[in-house]
Amino acid sequence: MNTIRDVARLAGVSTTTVSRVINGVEGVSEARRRRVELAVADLDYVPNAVARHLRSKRTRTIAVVLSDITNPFFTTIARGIQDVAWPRGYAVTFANTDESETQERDYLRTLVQRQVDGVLLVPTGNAAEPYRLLRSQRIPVVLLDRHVSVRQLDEVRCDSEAGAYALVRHLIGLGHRRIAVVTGRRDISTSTDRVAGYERALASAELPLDRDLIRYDSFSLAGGYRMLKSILAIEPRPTAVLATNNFIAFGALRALREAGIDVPGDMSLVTFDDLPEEWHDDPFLTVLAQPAYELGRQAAELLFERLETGARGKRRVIVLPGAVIPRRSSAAPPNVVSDVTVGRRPVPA
Amino acid sequence: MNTIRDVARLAGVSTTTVSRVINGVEGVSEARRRRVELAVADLDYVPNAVARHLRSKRTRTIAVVLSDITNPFFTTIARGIQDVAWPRGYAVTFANTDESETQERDYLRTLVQRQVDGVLLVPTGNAAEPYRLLRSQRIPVVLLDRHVSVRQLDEVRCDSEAGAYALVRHLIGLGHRRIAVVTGRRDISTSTDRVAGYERALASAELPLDRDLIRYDSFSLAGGYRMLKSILAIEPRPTAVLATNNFIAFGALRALREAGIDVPGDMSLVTFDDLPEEWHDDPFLTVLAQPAYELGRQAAELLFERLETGARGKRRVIVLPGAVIPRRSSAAPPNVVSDVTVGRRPVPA
DNA sequence: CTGTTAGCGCGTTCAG
DNA sequence: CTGAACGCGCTAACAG
Repeated sequence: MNTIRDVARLAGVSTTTVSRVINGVEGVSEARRRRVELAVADLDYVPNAVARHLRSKRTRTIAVVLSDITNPFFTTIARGIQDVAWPRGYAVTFANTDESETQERDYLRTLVQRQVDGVLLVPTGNAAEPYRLLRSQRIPVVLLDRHVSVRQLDEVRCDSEAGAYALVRHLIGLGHRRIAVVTGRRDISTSTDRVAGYERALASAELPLDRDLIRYDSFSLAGGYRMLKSILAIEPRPTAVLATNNFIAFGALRALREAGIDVPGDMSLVTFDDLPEEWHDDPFLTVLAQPAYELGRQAAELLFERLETGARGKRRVIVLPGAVIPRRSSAAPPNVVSDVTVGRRPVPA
Repeated sequence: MNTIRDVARLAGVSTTTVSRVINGVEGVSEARRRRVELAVADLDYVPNAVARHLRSKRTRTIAVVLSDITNPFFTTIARGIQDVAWPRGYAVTFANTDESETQERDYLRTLVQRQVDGVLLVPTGNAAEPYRLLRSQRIPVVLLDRHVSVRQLDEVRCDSEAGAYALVRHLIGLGHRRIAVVTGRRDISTSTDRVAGYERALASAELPLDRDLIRYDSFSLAGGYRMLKSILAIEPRPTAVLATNNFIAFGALRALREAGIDVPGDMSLVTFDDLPEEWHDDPFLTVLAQPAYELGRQAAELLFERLETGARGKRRVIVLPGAVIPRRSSAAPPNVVSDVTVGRRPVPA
């Protein structure tokens, strides 16, 4: 509750001198410095950062706006960001959009009011409008994980197209020729990029493209479940499925189990996003592991670079590679399937 | 970049009137209100929250200090907190202590400087000192998950003692008589409380207490691994192990796998903390599931109650029950083990 | 090396 | 119903 004035009074100096001592500014005599330090200790003085921020026009706070902190992929990103920010004296504020553009806009507005120095954003949609405000306020933004139609912002993400390509090539290598893909909303870049990689992989093996095998829904457990249910009704049934994130994969797995489909006996399943090694003993899913921590770390580094150089410099896009980790959920297709549909295989009990 | 003054000028009114309009205060003529709103829109005016906070002495920001946001237990708590805070107009800042008391102290200090309105804290140690500062600044604190020797702060946590008791009773019910417990640091309440529950369960079944079967290390993968390694050297070997958190459990599992010990064939393993259902298809571990989201939610609610009533009212302690979820990692003990040691069982290849 | 002066942007008296 | 004046706590200019 004591202010800089109380300290000044007790130490018998001006507030300016106290300020200098506190901020380690050169040019204060040793004697006075000592007296100030004593007074600070005596009064249990704590500088008021809010007042400081008002003067300095910087809050030393960055904001992270993402879909859902509960998703380990984002959690790991969050950790990477914090590990960069705190040592530099920056606090980190988080907000969950749950993929709602309205939420996203509201949060961004609040964050502008709060004068955050920068924003790390996993964009929810593809619209340009949300960034207008940030731009007009000169608040640097780094897009994380996804990109948007606006091509002026810094981006840090994993190579979705190449990742999907690699996963599908993996399936093709195992002998699959009929592969489905289940993904999130159409207006999210990770959906479209991954579908693009999927299509390129099929083309590279001269496999036909069946639009019916491409399903868009949402990056959620429920979405994965719904899509798989409907995929199972397709004839001839695909022998493998590519899920484009971990939520979708687990929803898919649930649908498969309920339908009595054996993975990988009857159907292979591969997906984006690995769980941190701490969370699975004996992992099952073949995945494309994204370097989540590194994504967060580098996005934060990039943001701080902007903050320190006054946001100058041309746009930067950092794309990190993922890695296919083959595991038990993918195997050769059941040999019942041939080029010509013979009929539906009986579903095992 | 426009201030309230710019708006006032453009609207031809005083800053006071603008302030009133912005804050929805009664008593402004319809005409002027309209003019102000127009000016606000015209100038893209965004109120500066920092200046507001300086005046109002409230930042509408709460801080969460926890061990590691990467642990799904804490992630879920974090989500519960955010879901309460944001709708009330509060921003949430997170900091990871990694169980370091130094880190904890540093963070708390920063947070005080930043004038956060309240703190939700998963305490790292048992010392009273860290809270002195918060107390002297009249910043309300709610302890989360753990308690400390200071018995004046609000607490929200799961019933560790009862949880451990229930898990051990579960093992005893399966026929186990020699049960080990592997836990974290001795000065963290969740360690001691859970060991207490373990001891009570043994006593309730009139089983002997063997101090050698109680191991303290750290709530980490490495800790679990180390403890299990050393547990395996004990003779006669226990037939079941209680891990007191998820990190420890996975470390333990790893050690068991490396040693070629089958779970639950050779040894049963039960633990605190379940993974969110999204993260495991076909879960394996018998767990005591803690209501993590609810812990976060209620802790936040309690904190806001304090904030709104000016932190008055006597201390409150909320203890939520956990639930045993029996799964495949626990089963009857191998019948080779008897009261008298016959010799070590051969380790399966 | 040191202190005085003047705001940062806002909300809150208190007159009118 | 309206506005002038003041100050939240701090630091950047500017003198001395």
